Order: sequence, then C-alpha cells, then structure tokens
Amino acid sequence: MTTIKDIARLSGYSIGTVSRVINHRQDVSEEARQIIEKVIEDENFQPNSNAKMLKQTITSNIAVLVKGTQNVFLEGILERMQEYLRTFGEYVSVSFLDEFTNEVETAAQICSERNPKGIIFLGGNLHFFEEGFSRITVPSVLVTETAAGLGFDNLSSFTTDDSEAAGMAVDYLIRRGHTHIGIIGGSASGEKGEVGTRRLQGAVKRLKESGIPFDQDKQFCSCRFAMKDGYDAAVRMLKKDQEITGIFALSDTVAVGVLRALRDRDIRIPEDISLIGYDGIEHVKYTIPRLATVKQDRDALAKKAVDDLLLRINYSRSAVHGTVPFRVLAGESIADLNKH
Amino acid sequence: MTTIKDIARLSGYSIGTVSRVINHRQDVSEEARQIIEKVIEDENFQPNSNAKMLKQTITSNIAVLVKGTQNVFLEGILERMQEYLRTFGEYVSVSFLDEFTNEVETAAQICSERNPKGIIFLGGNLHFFEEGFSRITVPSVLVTETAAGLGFDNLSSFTTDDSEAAGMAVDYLIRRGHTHIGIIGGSASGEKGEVGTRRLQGAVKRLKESGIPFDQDKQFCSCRFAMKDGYDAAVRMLKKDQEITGIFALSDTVAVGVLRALRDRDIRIPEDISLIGYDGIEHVKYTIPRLATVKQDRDALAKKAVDDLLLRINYSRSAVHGTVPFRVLAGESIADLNKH
DNA sequence: AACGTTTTTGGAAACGTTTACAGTCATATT
DNA sequence: AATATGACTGTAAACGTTTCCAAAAACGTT
Repeated sequence: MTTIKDIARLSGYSIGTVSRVINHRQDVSEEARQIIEKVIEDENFQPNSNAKMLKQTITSNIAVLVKGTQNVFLEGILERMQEYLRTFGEYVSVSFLDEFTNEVETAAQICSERNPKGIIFLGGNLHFFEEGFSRITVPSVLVTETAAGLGFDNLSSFTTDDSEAAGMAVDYLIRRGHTHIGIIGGSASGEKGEVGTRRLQGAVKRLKESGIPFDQDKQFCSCRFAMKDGYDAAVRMLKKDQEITGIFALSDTVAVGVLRALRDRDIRIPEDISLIGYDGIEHVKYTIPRLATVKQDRDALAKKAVDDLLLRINYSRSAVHGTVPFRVLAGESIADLNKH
Repeated sequence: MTTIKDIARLSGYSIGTVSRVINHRQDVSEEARQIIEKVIEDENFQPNSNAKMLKQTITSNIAVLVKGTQNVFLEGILERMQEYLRTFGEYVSVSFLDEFTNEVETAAQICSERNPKGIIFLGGNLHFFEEGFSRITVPSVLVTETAAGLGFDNLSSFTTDDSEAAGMAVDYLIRRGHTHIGIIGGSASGEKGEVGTRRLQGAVKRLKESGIPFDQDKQFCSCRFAMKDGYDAAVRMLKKDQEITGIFALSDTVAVGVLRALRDRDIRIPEDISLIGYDGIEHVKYTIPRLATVKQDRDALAKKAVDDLLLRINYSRSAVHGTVPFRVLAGESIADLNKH
C-alpha cells in the first residue's frame, strides 16, 4: 500500500506538503503541486480514508434507512439519492427495515457502530422519532413524513403534502359524481404519525367538506402497503359495503392488489367501481386498466433531501421542513358518473 | 467522545487491557473483564471504528453494485442480502449503476476510495469482468451471471441456470401446442456475457431441439429490461410477425409491458397470444391475467452469495460457482392449443 | 527457599493522515 | 544594509485504536 510517506519520499517533499496538495490548499507553490501531483498520479496513490477520518473524527458514510421492504416507491427515491450523492463523492450505506422495526433505535445503533456523518430516513413512524430521536446527534433528514412539529434541530423533513394530496385524490372521484367512496390502506390502528393515517385524514376531511357521508367503520379497510394486503383488504371491503362506487387506495401497490381482487370477483373497473391510487410509481401506466393516481415528485424529494443534508453536514444550519409538488394522474380507472 | 483512554482511567487498568476486553481475548483475568465491562457499559462506550480500521487496514464495509435501475428483481435480492448480512453485523454500501456503466471499473474506483473488504455484484456484464476484473483483489461475488469460465480466483458467482430455465419456459409453451414463438428482451447486440443473451440462447436451443422453426430476425425483438421497453418491443414484434401464438419475455418487467401493449391492440391473452415471463417477481400474481413465469430462487441466491463471500473474506478460499433451483409458475397467461 | 511456568498486566510503538507551529528563503521596504 | 513581509515548506504532535514485548504477579515444583 502506497502511503503519503512514499509520495513524500518519491517527490522529495515532506508529508506536510503532500497533504496540502492532496487537500487542494492554496499555500503550496505551483512547482511543488505539479511534481507531487505527478508522483501521486504515477503511483496511483489514494489516501487512506480511515486515517483521514480518524483525524477528522468523521466517516464518509451517509446511512440510509429504508422503512418497509419491497417498497417500489421508496426504492425509487433511494436510487435517485444514491445517484445524486455520488456526484458529490458521497456514498450511502443502506439498511432495509421491516415496518415493525424501530428505525430510530436502529439509527442510534448504527451511529454508535459506524459513526456516519448523516442519516437519511426513507419513510418512518413519527411516533418513534418523537420518542427517541433526541439520542441522535448527527444531521438527519426524514423523507415522506414531516417532522416540523417535533422541533428537533438536526432533523429536516421533506414530504408531499399528503393531506392535501389525498384530498385531491378523493376530490377527483367526487367531481366525477362518486358519493360513496371507500378507502383502503394505512395502519390498522390509525396510528398517529403514520403515512397512511395522514392520507386517510386528508381524504376524510375533503369528504366532509364536500358533504359526502363517510362511515369509517364501513368504508375504510386498513392494510399494509403491499399488493397482497391490498388484495385482502379489497375483499374485506366488498363484504362490508356493497354500495361503494369509488375506491381510494392509499398507495399504488395497494391499488394493484385491489385491481386484481375486483377482477377476480368480476367487478369491472371503472364501469362498476372506480379506483385511484397514490404515489405515482411507473407501474400505474401498465396496469389494466391504467391506474389513476396522485404522483409524488420523487426527483424533488430526493434532491431536496440530499441538498439539505449535505448543507447541514458541512455548515451548521437549522433543520428545515419542506413539501414537494404533486399531480393527479388521470389513468383509465375512473368512471365519470355525471355522464350517465 | 469517550475513548478507550477514558475507560482505562476510570477502570484503573491500562489501555492495553481494556482493548483486550473489548476484543474478547482470553488473556485477561475474569476480575479485570468484569470491572472493565462495567465501566464500558456505564460510559456507553463505543470504540471508534476509524481508529480500529486504520490499525487493521480494512473497512467494515461490503460494497454492493446493482446493475440496472428500477430493477425490482435485483432490488429484491439486495434487500434479502442486506437483511442477512445484518445478522452478521455487516453493513453494505450500495451503488446503483445504469446498464451502460462499467461496473468493474466502478468497483475498482470504489476499492481505491473506500477499501471495502468484499464486493457483491448484482447483475453485470461478463465482458467487463473479463476485461478488467484482474485489477480487483478483494473477495467478490457475482450474482445472476456465471464467472466460472473466467478463472478469477477471487470471484465467485451464483446464478440460475438461465439457459436451462429459459429452455423450460419455451418448453412450457411448446407442450401447449405453440409452434410459432416470439422472444422479447435482451441486449440489442446479442452481446456475449449478457443475461438476456444467455436466456435467448437457451430458448433457441430448446426450440431447435423440439424441431420448432425460429427465425431470429423476425421472431426476436431485443429490448432493455424495463416495462416501457417491453411495451415498445412488443409493438415492433407485432409488426414484424403476425403469426406468433406465444411470447417468451426475457424478464417479468418486460412481460408487463408486453401485456399492456397487446391489450392496447385488443389482442387477448391468452386466447390470441400466450405469454410467459422470467424472474418470478411478486407482481406476476397481480397482473391481469396472472403471468406465467420462471421463478428464480432469490432467497437462495442472496444467502449463498453472502455465505460464500463472508467465508472467503475471513478465510482464504478459492472462489466457487453455483446455481440455484428455479420453477416454472403456471399463471393464466398461457393457452393450451392442444385442447382445440 | 529458590526456581521455573503460566497468567495477567502495562508501556510503547505503530497504523496514515491533518494541522499548528516554526523555520527558511526571497523579495520589498525603510 | 538592515529589517519587515510574505510565500512556501518541514517537523512533530495529535487522532483512537491494536499488538508486540517485557515486566509483574501468581502459582507449582523441586
């Protein structure tokens, strides 16, 4: 392994000067820079990151915790983030957590074991943050939830305005004459600080505002955000309520399951029941019928979160909380009842 | 930050002894161990990983390179691997690469920058390995391709027997009376050392053996492994050849695109054209109709690769090459022409 | 009691960097 | 000519561990 010492010897300069060249400092003569850079090039020298980090007491890692496995939506954000971070020369260390694992607990553990310089939470349960985030001291960012109300100074958050967006989703149904709407997805307990709950509340709020009756016991079926669970929940919903003409699935993955469940019961979409999803994964363009959905801006989510985190890692800044735009995508899964 | 020095001071022992306790060595008295462990506990001390690694000249990272973005199949393997590795206390640093990026080149770069103790390639192009893998010296494993023929002693590989499995896929069609079969997916160039190419060859071989005519120019449409590309390729195929009764899509994602393309042209599946995919992602159970496919054993792939890599990291062993079982899944997308 | 063994311990060097500090040298200023 | 200034460079001390080596302690054997 070639070290800075070898470069010093080979170039005839001291290790101090070599170090200065490596770190692009100004106080080095042009001549020294040239010579040393040549030697570095020739020797194919790479500074040992451990030594560097030891001295600087940081690691060059950013830890990413993805809440939920097989979550196409979050994985899409992860990919975008990784790609974007790479342009800064930053790498991510990824952990996928199932939905029951406490991500804050896990993050704390990762911090002590690996000492990352920043943490990105892709999804998460606000409850866990409220309870235990004070133990985490590195700059962090939570994506897909808002931590504005928690008041941690090292935790930023970026999300779609879920409540508003969910409202737009049901609004889309309402405008097309649907007055009996079912909602599928979200945590069983209606737990506070959970994505599904916020979307549910936004939807219910809009229903109320529009004067549409909604009986949560009969018209809501909770389920995890997976195709299978969407399928099962749809089956339950059909048993509970036969009058529904429109369904809002709280995630596209759930919607795919719903689609299949309705089909298996020979319920036509959109002729018999209309369906709108949430997230805007690629897949909605290829379902039969194409799925209407609310598309979150994953690029913006990824970019904003990374920009903010990097800024806060390098300069001590306060956390910020932001939202990104969304769009309702039409699809073919919604019937306009007004046209009858 | 509490350091080993603090623990030494607080416990009344020397740094050396504390270090020995931390590393669970035998040559420490029971008494010392107890006392020191108590102090460590009380102080909530975590050894600085950078210092540790500096001394041991390794990092505790395993680098994973995922070839291809938005690849549900590989991401599923990634999740399984990460989860399994975590049980060993190992973490992964992930990079997603688009299909054009040279993963071996990238790995070499990552090695010099971050010095991982092992590398996992999820997908990859054999050509790149043949050309440049000799530069990589850490234990590595390639999943989804076989590197048996390359003869690198530090590169294991695990894969499904793609050729055989693809053969089974077309066989499934052939047995149901299909004699005019189209194949969609795989690299444009029919490039050597590419997943699609191997599957294509396996399929063509089986067609030949069964005495089914196959004109690669007319009955094969190459495309990238994405839904959109599957859609477009299906459109091309329909223009080129009107007589096809069965299609083998070289990945499930492609199949989903094909499904949608056929539907848009009012071609019924399986009545007009039958379709079988490859990979066995969750999704195939929720398409309309449910998609027949060849299911690769992702659990086995993940587990074998990790087991082997960990073994080779800790003991110097030669690389091995293995395959995992596969299964043809029936679905609803295939018509039995014999029944007419 | 004197000696060997074995077990346990402390001291100190090493790992490869960064950086504060002090030094050298040329040039400009008086 | 003496001095101040500034640009550059080298030296050495850190950073928090691990581990080699030798010292000390404990024990058993003669």
